[in-house]
Amino acid sequence: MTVEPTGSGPTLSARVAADLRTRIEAGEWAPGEKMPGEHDLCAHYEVSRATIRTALQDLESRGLTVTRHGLGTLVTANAVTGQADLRRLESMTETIRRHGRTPGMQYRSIVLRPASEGEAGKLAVEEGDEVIATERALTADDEIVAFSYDVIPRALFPADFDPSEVAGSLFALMERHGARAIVAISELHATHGRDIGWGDRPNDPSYLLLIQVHTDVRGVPIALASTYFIEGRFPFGLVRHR
Amino acid sequence: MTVEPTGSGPTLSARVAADLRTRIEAGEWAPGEKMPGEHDLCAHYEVSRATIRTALQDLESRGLTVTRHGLGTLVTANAVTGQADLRRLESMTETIRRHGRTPGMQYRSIVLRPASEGEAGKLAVEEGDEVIATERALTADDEIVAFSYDVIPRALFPADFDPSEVAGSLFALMERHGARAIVAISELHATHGRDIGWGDRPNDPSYLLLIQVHTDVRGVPIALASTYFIEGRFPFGLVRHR
DNA sequence: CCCGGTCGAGTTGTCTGACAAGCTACTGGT
DNA sequence: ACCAGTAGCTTGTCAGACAACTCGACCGGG
Repeated sequence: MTVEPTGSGPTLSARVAADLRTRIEAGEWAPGEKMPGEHDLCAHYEVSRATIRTALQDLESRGLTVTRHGLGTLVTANAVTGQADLRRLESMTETIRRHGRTPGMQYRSIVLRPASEGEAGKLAVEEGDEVIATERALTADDEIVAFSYDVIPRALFPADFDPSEVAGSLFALMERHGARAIVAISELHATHGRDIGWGDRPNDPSYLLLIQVHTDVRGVPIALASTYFIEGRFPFGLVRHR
Repeated sequence: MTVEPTGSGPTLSARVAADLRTRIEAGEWAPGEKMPGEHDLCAHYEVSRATIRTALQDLESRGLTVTRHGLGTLVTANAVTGQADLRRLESMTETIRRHGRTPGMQYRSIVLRPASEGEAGKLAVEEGDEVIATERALTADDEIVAFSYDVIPRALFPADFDPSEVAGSLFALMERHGARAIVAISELHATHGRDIGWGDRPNDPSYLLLIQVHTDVRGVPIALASTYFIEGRFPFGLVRHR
């Protein structure tokens, strides 16, 4: 069985890795079980060993497998399907959809205002420069799962840009204007209180607060996102490994 | 400049990756800057291109670099030194020490008791089988930063094992008895309340709760750890990337 | 002068074949 | 029954080659 016809998008090894991932998550090998050797995988996918090794390193970097010299590669975990993987940067809507629920988004406010001192520092703009600030609620199956406060430099958009056009995923919006988020330097906090968020939420809720500075491939900050996840409404999974 | 004389421990590519990591964290290349090409790195470290590529994939899997076909590999971030990296599994004492503080540990209780139903399920033992349960406080510079409730199957240790001998890192203890934790399937939660932990702590603190099932290389569960990190006393950093 | 396409140098992705090094299980001896 | 040695499998590393991709320089036409 070969992989998809060579659409020029993702690399060959990435496609092989994706296929192996789905096979692992489907339970084709139980945790602790040994996967076929690299030579067999070469024959199966009709690619060279270099490509297979690249794919296997991808799996290992996600904590799904462990490969040992002289032994082989063992599957370690396959039970994290659908959970939000904190290591991978993807839009929240995507994560929710992968979790089998229907994502939604409610914009509470979109304003154009000068950047505060803290924001200016993190976004590498001058204090007082204009930024677009949004307040949103993320929903899954119409239940609010998180509140998000995002700040984007106004300079990223053309002069005739109308903030009221903002809707849906900010990721997609920024990408349409040529700003693609590659990495996010993130901090994780726990907090609680009734003064966070709005609308439908528990009485005295706890929140998982994820503060992220999204940056360009050049290291240029393009967004500052503070997302409050309501405890219990959104599962955070993670495979940690050596 | 070559890497360390070939001590048979870590692989060659791992040692190259470690050296490159320290160079990145030292700021030898700024975020957005291009690293030397693979060919140059080969010459520098006197290894083959396959080894360099393996090392570079390690860097990319940690979110430190991005390598693009036809372009090169760009450094994306170097400012996360010292923070606890949620993706990597390492003992807490190690993390604290890397953070430049002095780790400590206060055992509050060590008991031998039958496993509860939930514990039995997660640890893959029979309900009622004996487990070793510990309550500990982790300190950094004599300040409590986390409370940890850990459960280990009694069967992992020899018959003459004395629970009162337990001290210091549980990682190290288990490793002495041939049980080496390779991965941890983890969940992340936020919680708060005065009924968590003991001793010195804020009045109404928030906690980052990390629930981990540590497993063997064979997928056999060897420990169940619930760690409550006191908000504000321990920085959690993370580089997320595509 | 400006704009667009072409070309080439430099880079990573993939291929091939080979050997070194590590682990496991079996074998044959004691 | 026990132990040492070994054969066979596995991954790690090496070498050299070509394909595919990106970016900037160059050049011709408007």
